[in-house]
Amino acid sequence: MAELPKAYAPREVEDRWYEFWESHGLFRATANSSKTPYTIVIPPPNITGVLTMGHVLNNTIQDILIRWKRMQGYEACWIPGTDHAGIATQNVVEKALLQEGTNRHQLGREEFITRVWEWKEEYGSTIIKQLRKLGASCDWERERFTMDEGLSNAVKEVFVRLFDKGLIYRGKYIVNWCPHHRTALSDDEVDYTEMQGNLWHIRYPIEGSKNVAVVATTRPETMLGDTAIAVNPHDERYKSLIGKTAVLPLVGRKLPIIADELVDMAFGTGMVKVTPAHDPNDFLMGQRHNLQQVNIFDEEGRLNESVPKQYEGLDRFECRKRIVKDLDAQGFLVKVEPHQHSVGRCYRCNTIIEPYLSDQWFVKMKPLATPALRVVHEGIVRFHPDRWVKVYEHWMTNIRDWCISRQIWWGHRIPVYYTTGGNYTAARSEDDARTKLGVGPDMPLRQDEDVLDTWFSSWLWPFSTLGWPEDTNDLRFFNPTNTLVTGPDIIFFWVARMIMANMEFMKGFPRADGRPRTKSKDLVPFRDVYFTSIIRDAQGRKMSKSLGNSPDPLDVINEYGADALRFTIAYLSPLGQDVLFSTEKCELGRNFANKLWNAGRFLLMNKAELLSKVSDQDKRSTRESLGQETFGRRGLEKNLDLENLPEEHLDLADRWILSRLNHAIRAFNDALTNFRINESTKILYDFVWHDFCDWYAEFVKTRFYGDEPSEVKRVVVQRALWVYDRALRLLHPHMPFVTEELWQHLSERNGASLMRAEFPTVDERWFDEKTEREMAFVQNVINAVRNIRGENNILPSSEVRVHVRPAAQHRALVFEEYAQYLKRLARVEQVDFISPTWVPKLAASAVVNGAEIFVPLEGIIDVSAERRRLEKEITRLEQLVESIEKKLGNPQFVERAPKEVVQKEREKEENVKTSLEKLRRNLEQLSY
RNA sequence: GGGCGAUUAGCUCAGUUGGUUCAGAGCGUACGCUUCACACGCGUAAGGUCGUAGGUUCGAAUCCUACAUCGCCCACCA
Repeated sequence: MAELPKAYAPREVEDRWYEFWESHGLFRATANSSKTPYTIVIPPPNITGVLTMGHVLNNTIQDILIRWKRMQGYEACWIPGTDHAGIATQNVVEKALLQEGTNRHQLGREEFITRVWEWKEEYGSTIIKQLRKLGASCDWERERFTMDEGLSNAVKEVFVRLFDKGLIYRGKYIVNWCPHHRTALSDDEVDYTEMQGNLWHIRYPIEGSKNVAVVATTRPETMLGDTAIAVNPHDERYKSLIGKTAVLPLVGRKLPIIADELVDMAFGTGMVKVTPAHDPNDFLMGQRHNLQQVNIFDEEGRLNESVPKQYEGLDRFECRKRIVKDLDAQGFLVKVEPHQHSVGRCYRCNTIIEPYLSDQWFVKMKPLATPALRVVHEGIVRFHPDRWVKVYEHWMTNIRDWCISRQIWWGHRIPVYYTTGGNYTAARSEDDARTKLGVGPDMPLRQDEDVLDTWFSSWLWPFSTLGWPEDTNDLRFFNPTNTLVTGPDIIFFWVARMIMANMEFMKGFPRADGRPRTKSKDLVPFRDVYFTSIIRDAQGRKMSKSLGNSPDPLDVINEYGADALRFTIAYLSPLGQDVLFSTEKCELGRNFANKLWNAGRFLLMNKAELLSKVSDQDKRSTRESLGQETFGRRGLEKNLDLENLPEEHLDLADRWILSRLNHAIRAFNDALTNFRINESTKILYDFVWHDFCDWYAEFVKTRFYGDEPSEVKRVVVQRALWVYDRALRLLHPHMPFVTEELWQHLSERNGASLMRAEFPTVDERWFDEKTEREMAFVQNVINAVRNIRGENNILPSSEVRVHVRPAAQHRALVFEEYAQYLKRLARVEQVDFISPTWVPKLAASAVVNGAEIFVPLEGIIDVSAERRRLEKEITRLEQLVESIEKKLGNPQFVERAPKEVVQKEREKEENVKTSLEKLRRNLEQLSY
């Protein structure tokens, strides 16, 4: 066995093990195994994406869960894949085309699509490769893409089914229009930003009246599309005007003055211009009052032919200036007020969106939402943290129809076919469409030009990736999946819609046992949804490209190691809170990996030393004290097997670490079961660092370097290795690389991997309260001596003597048993017992659980430092006594608090008082 | 306008049902250590009236109410 380097070097380890795992098929999951399935579908990253810290967090959590369950014996399946990301991808490729001096219109649709596919082949798997660096144990043979053949079929199938059911319809609606992309956007794809704008007050003459109507608007150019003026029906100021006719300045169109509840009397003048083609509210009023809809823009936001000649062809913002100027010149402009309002922008290109009237496809959401609302309400799908349930319920009960058509080229083309006569239907193929439309092969059919919203393929992800609409074993076995890990920002885009889709389309589909699915728990796409934190920088700002505050995870991995990054990010992310991340924080994970590494190195050195001794003895051909069955190196190797915990020669430290280990296992499983990821990391950190390294390893040293027989030493090392082996297993989901590397060094594994080793289970036998109490006492004694040493500036290299006076309840034996520990851990050369009355002079002292400890200071230090230390401790205890006496002096407390609490308080009082007396006496002695 | 979250040591945060010598950890700081795994380390220490004001209770960092500050989500914004 090669000797381990002094510090853990992740770069030399990580890729090697990842290749090992992958080439040995350890990520693979199979349907219909005898195991219980545990499935996670990855939130498919965009093919345009590169790995961000957000992905790191998200995928680390998924990997922790999947590795944990895999080791626990589940058929753990993590399905990876990517999303075609319609608008985003089209953007990227169009930019590339611009560089080449061409554009998509010159190329034509077919050629453009070819170019996007080429781009996808070259760059589309960047993020997938990066996930491997992180250690993600996805089943790569299952990798899917939202536009691959199978998923495209699923999309078509879903569209046709919804269409045939009457849940997909086509209609003229006001949509959010991006003039740059020339496409409609769903409400969720619009970002609102506060902007300083103006409120222009415009005067509209009224026919047959000297009165005028003054309206206020933030978008004066839209007046060209006005077809009415509206006031609130309860507005006394304007009641007389209702039914009259106003004249539209600059255009001359006659506008009826109507009354509608939508008008807010308090805003502006209380009179509103109505532009049904260019404002969502006006559109509604237009429908109620049968108003004309005048569309004044073209697809790029320029004024079209329906406006007066002088404005035609102008850009919308250019036109705004002209209109304001002209109104002013002709005396129609009353005033201009600065006005702060929020403006919708395209989430991709930041262009100000224009409410625009156009033909679009919609999904009726209400029927789909009802069951999906119920399963979350009833807890069949659970959210973590559960406060998102409220947000979900609010959105789902007020759900609006989903605009699914996009006027771009990259995406799933809408499977609707039109005859020349204007009949149409949705169909799986053109032939299918002819049948449904009842037309022969002579009739030319035209397919709809639009493509579907990207989310129309991703909402099918939990079942389309498993083969739907085909009836596959995979689909029967792995759906419903178990846990979804995603950001709360896509709860509506994605999470809600997946619940709706899975429930709708998996209805009646066979379960693993072949029976049709009817119950909610078989129909939901997943049972638990974990909403991850948002990663921010150290100043609390969102990570973003433009701020340049987002570290490249690959750089971080290169510098600190993947395990360090994984552990740190998991450590920092409490459920439901934001994470403030900075690269330097990875020192936490790196240091911890190194600590773990060195603990292993230490044990392996002990093991090697044992082995070398055996070799010596071999030469002498003796069986000396190595145990009956151990002859030579091979025998010892075999005897150091880590499968079975050796239970002979157990001392306090052994019983203690086994108790701690089992507590850690239980707490760890508990934490992960409840999605308290950061708590799970703290449990591991504390167990490994503070229990195992700080204490147990030191206890092992006392026995290993002490004068125990070889046989005992062997057992001590073997047991320590066994405990360490369990720690590696516990840590593997969080830190797969370093644990695998170490685990392989512990013993000959013959091709086995820690990835598939059994996860530790709790063994109740080892829970041992008494041992933990006794060990706490030993630790306190050691701490007390260390404290005296530290406060009195005693050099670590110089050993001290210690006098001990056990309290009445202590067995003196306890001290004799643990004297060796005290000697090593507090650097004490000799421990001796003193009579009940003798108080050493010039000695530092402490009282631990009633036992008195004296460290003679003669010749070592001045007394004043020790006096200060004692006085401080005395003050602390005095305050404690005071608060206890106050409590016990309160008759209400004694009467009403539970008896145990009162009893404990009394005991505490007594103990503290005795300690105080002793300390005071010791202080007095010191003063002589 | 409606809803949600946060506020604990200089910084970043734990603290699960109210009660164990409960006010904790990591980082940072100070002091001392190259002690036979680890200086990416070891030991010791300093540092907080748990945002404010009330309330419930024998007892509140923890439960309730109001307020303040910061942040997020939804709706509206002519």
